[in-house]
Amino acid sequence: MEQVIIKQDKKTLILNTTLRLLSKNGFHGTPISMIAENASIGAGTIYRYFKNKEELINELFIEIKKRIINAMYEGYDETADYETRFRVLWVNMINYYNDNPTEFVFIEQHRYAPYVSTLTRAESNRILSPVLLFFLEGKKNKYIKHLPLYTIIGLIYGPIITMVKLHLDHNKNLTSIQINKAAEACWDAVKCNNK
Amino acid sequence: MEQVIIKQDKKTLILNTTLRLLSKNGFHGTPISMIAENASIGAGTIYRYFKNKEELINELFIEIKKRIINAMYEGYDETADYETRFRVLWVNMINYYNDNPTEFVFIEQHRYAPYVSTLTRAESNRILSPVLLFFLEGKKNKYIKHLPLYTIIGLIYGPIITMVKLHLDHNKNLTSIQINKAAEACWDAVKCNNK
DNA sequence: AATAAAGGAATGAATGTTCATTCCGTCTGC
DNA sequence: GCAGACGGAATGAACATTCATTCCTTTATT
Repeated sequence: MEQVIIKQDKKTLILNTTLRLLSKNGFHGTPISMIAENASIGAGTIYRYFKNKEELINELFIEIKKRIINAMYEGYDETADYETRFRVLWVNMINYYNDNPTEFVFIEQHRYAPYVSTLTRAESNRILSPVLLFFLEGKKNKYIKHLPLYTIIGLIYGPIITMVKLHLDHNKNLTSIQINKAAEACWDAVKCNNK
Repeated sequence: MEQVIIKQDKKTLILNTTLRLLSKNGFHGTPISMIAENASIGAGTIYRYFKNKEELINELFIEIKKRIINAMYEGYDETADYETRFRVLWVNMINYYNDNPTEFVFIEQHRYAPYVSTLTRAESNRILSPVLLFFLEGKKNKYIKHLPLYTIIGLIYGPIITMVKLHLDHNKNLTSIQINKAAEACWDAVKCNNK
């Protein structure tokens, strides 16, 4: 039993170290040896926990996707009206990215990377599905405009990505005032006018 | 004189081949040897035109940024009203990405890549500056909401990126109806209501 | 005009480096 | 004292880059 716990700890250590280094240096800028050194373990040890480098990344990818979705639903009240729920989700997500830049950079860097497997991408979509359902609900009930799903995602998710990227790149932090104003503008983009 | 022309042609050949391969395989998936083979030239030849692989990428990056900005201003009428000009720019840009997926993928893949130098990024900002001025003009004259510049860019540029990515990833093409509706929604996000 | 010499361009095999991964000797907890 | 965990040197593949050589175009010479 204790072994399992120790194992878990070491695995987590590897994952955390990998996340930190990958976000800074990218996939090919972080050799296994570097991960090992930074985690103060032997290079070979990593292969006790992960079949190879790709699998390590893929596992990390799924792990972080889960954390993001979790964070999004913090304080989410199913019974609230649509716009309120929208804003909770939107603000939670941008806050999470803003507060966890390593995870943001990692997810963005690897979303379309060739070594993120089809399997991982499928799993990642599965994790995302409650959010998609939320959009479909809004369309059906005419809370939001009648637009193709991808357009809606683009209008809502696109600004989050770009805003966080810009601020990261310029070493600035998003303030909650900025975030709330942006959430409002985003809502203006998708809200249904003829309701 | 003829030498110069031949030189240019070969350089262009290398750049085009590199773009095609990089978009498909990414930086580390396309060895110099592969570029050489696909361009039907010797590997060493590439080093006659570019100091090293990084410089090749950097030059390509700037070249493509220029093409994009050029495409944006196609049919742009300086005397038209603000919303009209906004829509021309927006639609031109998303159309360009939609029609030139290799260039889109390349730019997106490399925007934050570590081997894209600070210099390249500065140059790329310089190329972008007319667009920034356009936003400032809109803010000053209250055509668009009073929001921080990065928020505005996020609201306008973010959806373009995300929409194109989604459609590319699912092998679909954006229709002009979709594009125009999205442009409208985007305008709803940033337009000033109390004017 | 024909031929030769020069010089730049192109080549791709050779080199040296950088990794991912493996392997085996050592250590640890029971 | 042994079974599994660990470390890190060893291995070999992949790659960027170099450079001695060849090829081709231009220029000079007769």
